[in-house]
Amino acid sequence: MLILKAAKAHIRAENERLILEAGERIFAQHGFRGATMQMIADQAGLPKANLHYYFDSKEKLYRCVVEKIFEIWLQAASSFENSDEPKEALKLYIYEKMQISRRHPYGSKVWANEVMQGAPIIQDFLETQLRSWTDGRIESIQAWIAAGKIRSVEPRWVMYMIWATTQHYADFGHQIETLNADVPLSEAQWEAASETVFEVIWNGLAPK
Amino acid sequence: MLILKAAKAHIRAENERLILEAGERIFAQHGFRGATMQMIADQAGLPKANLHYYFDSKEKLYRCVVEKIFEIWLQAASSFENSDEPKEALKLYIYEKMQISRRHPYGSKVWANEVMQGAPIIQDFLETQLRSWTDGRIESIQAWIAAGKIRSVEPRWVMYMIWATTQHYADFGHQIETLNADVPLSEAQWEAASETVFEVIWNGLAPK
DNA sequence: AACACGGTTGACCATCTAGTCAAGATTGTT
DNA sequence: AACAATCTTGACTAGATGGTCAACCGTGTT
Repeated sequence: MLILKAAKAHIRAENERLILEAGERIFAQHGFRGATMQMIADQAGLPKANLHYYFDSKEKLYRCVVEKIFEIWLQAASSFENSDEPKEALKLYIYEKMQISRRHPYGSKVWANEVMQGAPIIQDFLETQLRSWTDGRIESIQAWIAAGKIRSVEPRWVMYMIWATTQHYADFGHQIETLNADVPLSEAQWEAASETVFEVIWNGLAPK
Repeated sequence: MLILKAAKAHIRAENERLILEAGERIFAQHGFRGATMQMIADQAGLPKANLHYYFDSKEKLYRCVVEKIFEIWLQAASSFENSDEPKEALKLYIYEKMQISRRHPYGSKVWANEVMQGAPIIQDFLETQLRSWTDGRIESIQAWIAAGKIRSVEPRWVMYMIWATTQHYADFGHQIETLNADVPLSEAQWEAASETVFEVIWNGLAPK
């Protein structure tokens, strides 16, 4: 009976969650080809064959992981819209992105890996969703310039600065930790780093 | 006779160069485990067995590639010392790093890959050379702050901003190109991007 | 011309890995 | 209790890959 499928849906949901979480971690640490289904299985605490029961192939699992990450980013992107004032909008967005780097470092790394390899799996995302989202943001920034609320700068380079600086704290987290005497950044350091990133960018953009 | 070794030294030098160059490219595009010796051999135009003649193992080849990249970066780092005035020093350093992102995108990606995976091969570099170099730079910045030449900011976060923004143009070059209508940045765009990165950071740091 | 040494290479091997499969265990329903 | 749909899992396979090796080639020296 088909009712049974629904009855056991929670088992499926829970196991898919476990596998996706493990996949995010392992793909981040080893890259697509460096990751093995066995590593992901061990991380998830399930036998390898079970992974193939829920996800047809390694590639499909990977794609699911990447899509999940992209969702989180798009969501954060809305911070950008929450204010008309550039200072407030930028502050919200930068803090939100720093928070994501802190809370989802693995996701950020998977994305970085994928893009560095030429986006073999999610090129379509870049060309559709990311492109249209970026175009929208660029318009916002243009409007701020036109209104004299920030200096005249090419919006693209500013977007890239924000992405780069915030994601750096996830992607290069290991390097940052090493340079921090092998200790992870404290709560206060995260706060200070976020503040500095925002302050420098804002002062850099504010009209004289 | 040992004289023969010298006589054929140019063959060795040339082939090692070919292999290192091919390795940089392939490791950048596929990560350490994703890259295969066969791919590198094809890229270098040599049979695979030849690679093992010049480099004992895949790991040793990889290490050589990473060390070569680190050398280039350390060299660029000297720009930082070429002036006592922060505006000039920062401008030189940022432009130099942008230039490296443009000229050596593969090297930058290999480094990013390595660090993202927790620096399994070059952790010692991070703990020795990178740490001491960074400490030196932090002192320079502290001195600028003490002299009232820039605002009071935690030097670390500023260093990371510079690294992040400049390396982004190499590591995320594919994304940038996609968002640039699938066309590589032009000469003028590289210049504009470098200028914007410098201007925003400098205005962000300059005393009010 | 003969030699010696470094360089070149195809064939080979042990190991690893994505994916398969069929038998068995669970679970909710009747 | 009997059942059917779903989930679980150890054992297996085909193919890929890092590394080896022994025979061979080229070149400068005597």
